[in-house]
Amino acid sequence: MATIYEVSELAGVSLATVSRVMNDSSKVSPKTREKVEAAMKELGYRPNLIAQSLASNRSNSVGVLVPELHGPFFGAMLSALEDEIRASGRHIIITAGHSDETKERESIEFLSKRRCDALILYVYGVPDDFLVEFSESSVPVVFLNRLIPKKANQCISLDNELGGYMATKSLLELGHRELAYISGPLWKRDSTKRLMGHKRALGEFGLGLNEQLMFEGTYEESSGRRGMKHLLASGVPFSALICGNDEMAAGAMGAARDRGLTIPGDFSVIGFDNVPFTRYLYPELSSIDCPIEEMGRMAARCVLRDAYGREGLEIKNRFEPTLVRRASISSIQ
Amino acid sequence: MATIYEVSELAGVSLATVSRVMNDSSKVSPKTREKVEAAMKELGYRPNLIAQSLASNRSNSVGVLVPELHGPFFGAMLSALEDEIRASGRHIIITAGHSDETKERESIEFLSKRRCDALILYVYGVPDDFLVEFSESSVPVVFLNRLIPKKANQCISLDNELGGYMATKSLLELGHRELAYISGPLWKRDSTKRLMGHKRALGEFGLGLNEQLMFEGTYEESSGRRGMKHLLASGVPFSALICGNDEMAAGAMGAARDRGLTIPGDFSVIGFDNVPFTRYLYPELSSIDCPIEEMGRMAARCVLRDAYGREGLEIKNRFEPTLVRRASISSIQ
DNA sequence: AGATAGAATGTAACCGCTTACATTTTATCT
DNA sequence: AGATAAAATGTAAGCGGTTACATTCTATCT
Repeated sequence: MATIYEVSELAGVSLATVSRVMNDSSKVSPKTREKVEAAMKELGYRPNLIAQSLASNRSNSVGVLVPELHGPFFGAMLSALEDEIRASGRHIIITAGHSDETKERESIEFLSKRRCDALILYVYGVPDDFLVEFSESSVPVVFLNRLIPKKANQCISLDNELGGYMATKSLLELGHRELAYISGPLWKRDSTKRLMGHKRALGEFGLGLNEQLMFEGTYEESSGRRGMKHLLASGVPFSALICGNDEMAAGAMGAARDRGLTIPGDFSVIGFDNVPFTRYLYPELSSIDCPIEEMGRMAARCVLRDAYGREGLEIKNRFEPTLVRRASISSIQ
Repeated sequence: MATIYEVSELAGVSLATVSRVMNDSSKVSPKTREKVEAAMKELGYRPNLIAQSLASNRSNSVGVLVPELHGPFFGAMLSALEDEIRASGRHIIITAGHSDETKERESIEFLSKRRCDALILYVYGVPDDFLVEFSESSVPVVFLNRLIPKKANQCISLDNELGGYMATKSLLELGHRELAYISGPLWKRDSTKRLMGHKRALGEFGLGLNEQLMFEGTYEESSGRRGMKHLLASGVPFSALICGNDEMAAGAMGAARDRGLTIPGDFSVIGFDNVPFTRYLYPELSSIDCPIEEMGRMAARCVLRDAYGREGLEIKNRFEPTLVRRASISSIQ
């Protein structure tokens, strides 16, 4: 690979001039620029961005830590995020933390060594105080889907409580009173918040949570299946089911169908996240939509503002879910 | 951030010794190592991997170019790939080429400037000769889901033709003779190969492709819907439908249901890729399974062998699909 | 022609770390 | 105690590019 030294020799100019041609077009005469560019072309010169990063103390990379690379949720967010960062001439370095505290800490350490210009963290395992302390360093940090009060303007989050409230209220307004609930893992705060919203809506209708109609799942399809079986085995009747995410809803629907039950004939179902496959299910699944692409985009904008000094960007920190009604819910019979 | 100079001063040793402690444990006495490690700890030293990369002429990063970051297919592959690379102490730099030649070329250029130790390319737009030439450079390249004859041992590919053959033959063996086919975009060679397998299976039963029962889609759900409508509008009867991927199959199923048709009652359906949501559909979709996680893992191993000199790795270059039978196909009535 | 100011270009020291070769220390043998 | 070899450590020159400050060139004015 040709280096800047070879380009400077061939063009008959100094290293600094070659560097200026590459980075700053204002202080180079057109004639000199032509000579340099011709030399670059002849040599097939490709700048070494590693050297550039070291010399300029800027890596032009953004570290992104997400829970998983697979699954229907994170891909869309990463895609939107990557597009925005890439459009600004930078790239992202992605790593997965698997929602595990130790792995998340390793990942953060890893990205830190990598001297990313900024970090976007979507983490569950590590506590707030660690994150607050970490974000006091000189590297800008953006927290995705997490609200840390002391760092509110570095957080891009969804009002999960409102989503749980909306899901529940929509069913209550359709006349349902016996509501079953399959939550995500309750150590994850988005699960807890969604459940809180559920309880708030129940409260508004003078109802309380029936523990027998409640099952804690893992956000995976199989736990939705297990939840359905658990709920049916309880013998307590319910006319609607709220699931903490769509994958569990799909599992629950499958388990119900295995028992000869129909949706929404026997009971209505509503999921959470509105991932693409909600449209493919039969009946099509109603769901609480999270604007995850928009949130990813917004995280990218935070980074452009904080690490790269971009001005005039409108940044929204708090997102609200919306209810997407499909065929899986109906009025109570 | 503390540097190696500060550590060396505090520990009272040379830079080289600090570097040796970090990288090579064999030529440092235990006493000296302790001193250095204590100094590192006191200073909260984190090595700058950018400087390390420049000095060692090795970035410990692998560039990965995929068509998309979103969608059910690529996430699982990326996840498996990242796990394997990460386990070896390296990381991946991911970028999306959107199956567009220009964007793919930009991405390859970008990753090249980044001085990744190796590249894993999952590309559709750029031609073989460009890829062959590019792979002659000193940077090892692995091609995912693409078979380039001159570079066979750098390719990790799936026998798409066999997948198309298997999908079709399974239906023929169930007695179906009028088969409809919704292909992916035919400029993509995996679509073309799948169609070729379809034709081969038809041929074995003395049948030919009925152009009226053929629709070229885009691999997206909406094109599956359009394809279904097109096929039904043709008025030519068919007892089974083969789709070039699962998303189109889901769309086709939805469109059929909109017309009051049932699956497999009115016709059987089989998809391709066996993505997770195939299990959530009703009826559950039969599909041709691609071991994409295994392929991603294998690409990672190719890189470990070619770029990092790992020996003794068993590497498989050619993968075969398998048929996953579910409720969406049945014998002809 | 000479003076002045701004534009353009060059020089040299880094950036944080690696590593080949040189030097010192240590352990062992006689 | 002296010699020898291996282990341990140090020195110095990069790696490819950036940039502050110095120098040269160019354009304009008198």
